[in-house]
Amino acid sequence: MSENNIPSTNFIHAIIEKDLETGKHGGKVITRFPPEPNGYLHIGHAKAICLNFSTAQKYGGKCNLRYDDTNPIKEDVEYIHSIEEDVRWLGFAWDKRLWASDYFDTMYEAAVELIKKGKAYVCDLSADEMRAYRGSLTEPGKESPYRSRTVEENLHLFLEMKEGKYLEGEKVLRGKIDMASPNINLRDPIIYRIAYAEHHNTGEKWCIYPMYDFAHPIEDAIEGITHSICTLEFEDHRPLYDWCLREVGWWPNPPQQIEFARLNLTHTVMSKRLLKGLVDDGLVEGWDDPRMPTIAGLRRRGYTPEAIRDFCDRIGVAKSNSTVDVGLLEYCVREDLKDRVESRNVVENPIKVIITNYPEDVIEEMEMENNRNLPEMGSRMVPFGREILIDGNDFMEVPSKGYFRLFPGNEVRLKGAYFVTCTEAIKDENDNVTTLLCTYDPATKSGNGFEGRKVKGTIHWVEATTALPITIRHYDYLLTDEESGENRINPNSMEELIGYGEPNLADAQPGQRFQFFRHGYYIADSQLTNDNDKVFNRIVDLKSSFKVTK
RNA sequence: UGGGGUAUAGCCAAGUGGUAAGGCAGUGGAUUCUGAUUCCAUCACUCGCAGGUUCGAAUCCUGCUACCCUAGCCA
Repeated sequence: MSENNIPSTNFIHAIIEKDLETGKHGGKVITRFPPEPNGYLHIGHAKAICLNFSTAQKYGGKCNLRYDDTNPIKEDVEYIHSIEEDVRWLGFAWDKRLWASDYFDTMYEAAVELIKKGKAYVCDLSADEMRAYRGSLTEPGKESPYRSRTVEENLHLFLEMKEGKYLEGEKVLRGKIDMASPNINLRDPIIYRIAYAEHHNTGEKWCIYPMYDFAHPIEDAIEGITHSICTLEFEDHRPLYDWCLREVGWWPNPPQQIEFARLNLTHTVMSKRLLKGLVDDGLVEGWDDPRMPTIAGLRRRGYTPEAIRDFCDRIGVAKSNSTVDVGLLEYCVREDLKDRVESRNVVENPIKVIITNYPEDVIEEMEMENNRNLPEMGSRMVPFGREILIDGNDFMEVPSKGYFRLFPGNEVRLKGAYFVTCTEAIKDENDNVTTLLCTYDPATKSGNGFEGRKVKGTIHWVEATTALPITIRHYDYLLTDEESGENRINPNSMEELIGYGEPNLADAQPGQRFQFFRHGYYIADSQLTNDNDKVFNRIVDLKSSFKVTK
């Protein structure tokens, strides 16, 4: 499971290993990933997915994919396609699609069981009244006047609720626990509410739906989940989770809820509400916009599932709230991509270079290695001629200290070609450098073993007459500030610029990744690329760029 | 103001009474036809704070502090 040498272990593994030793769950490990189908998955979900699926794998168990569809008003099957695509893309598989709603019958029977045991009652308080009766953080609640209804009356009323005899909000079923509990979740929590809504799975069969706190432990128990892993905010709900299973009493080996800290990343937001806002307000192209921290966005951005799994492995699992530096995510994708993509020459902000002593009307084919570190990836031929384009960043008219690329009088290697020396910089009326005049040394042709002299800089280039114009999209972070918030959305989070690439880039397939020489890693956009317009999305920069002052 | 959690380097994170793992970031250096990669070195006398117990404490005890969650008929 681990893609690196880091021993991937955490406090949850420790709990499981102890349970395995004591035989608590009969040596079984069954986990689950239970999304509510109400939005796209993001990198935070990836942490939960990796945790649940790989923990199950690690101990020879299994992980269920189950939709927590207990609230028909909020959910939409529209999302299940993207959820499953994303989980599958991350590299995980599940037996079959499970729905919490498939257990509605059992849940109903479990509620009846509670009523029979005197542990649940039908309450007629309105939502406002109930809030008032609940008390506050510091004050105990008051018992509902309906709390003392008889079992027979509750059974009858609950049946009528189910039969649709009451309006939404008119009645609810509540657990009878303790209105004075310091844990507000235990102050007679609502277990079933009335909702006249069409459910995607059960249609109009039900007009009462179980609440999460009641439904979830039962879903887990029915599936034989051994370890129910969820996020920290459910810590206070655990006593209720345990109460439900204990009081219903049908499962001798109830699952154990374990909480961990959800993922936060610098420079972005994980809140579904905020992400949806970006989509709805048109600030991004959609849920799969490459700037989005969604799985779909990261995929389109060019991230690999391997990189994301590696990331989830490296960040660890603990209980302290933390914000992981997005630099670690970037490291993971660089680490994965460096050994699997080919390099291509691409220049941005091009400057034309005329090699004055190179013959006109001659195009040479230069052999370029596809991956400097992996000779087995072979090489390709790239045209070279008298006029070439170099990257705007590779020339400085007045070099700063430590700059060793091109400047007047300096000699550099053109990657895969010759040494050239800049003899003159030609400027336009605005004092901008437009063309460089250089001379080349035929003796220095790449690959001929020239050792006469060394040069400190190597720059890339594309031959001017055959250069392929391309569109390069550079992405910045979603947030300019590390503290997340609505007003910090970076308005300049995408920069689109014209670049020129070597001609064979015309064959780039959508989704194909490259390292653009010196620029970082890019992917041919699967949605925007067509024969006439190649668009490449920046996945991530090279680790460090040149620092002007050293 | 009740209850529940969490505090170990710039960011994550191991560690459960025997003298602070690892990763990212950073720094210095070597190699380099990518200022990438690779390699080597370096990076917490101290674990939120203050006391205490102990031969010995990040780990145990006491008292503080900070931050997070919690008063949906959401999940």
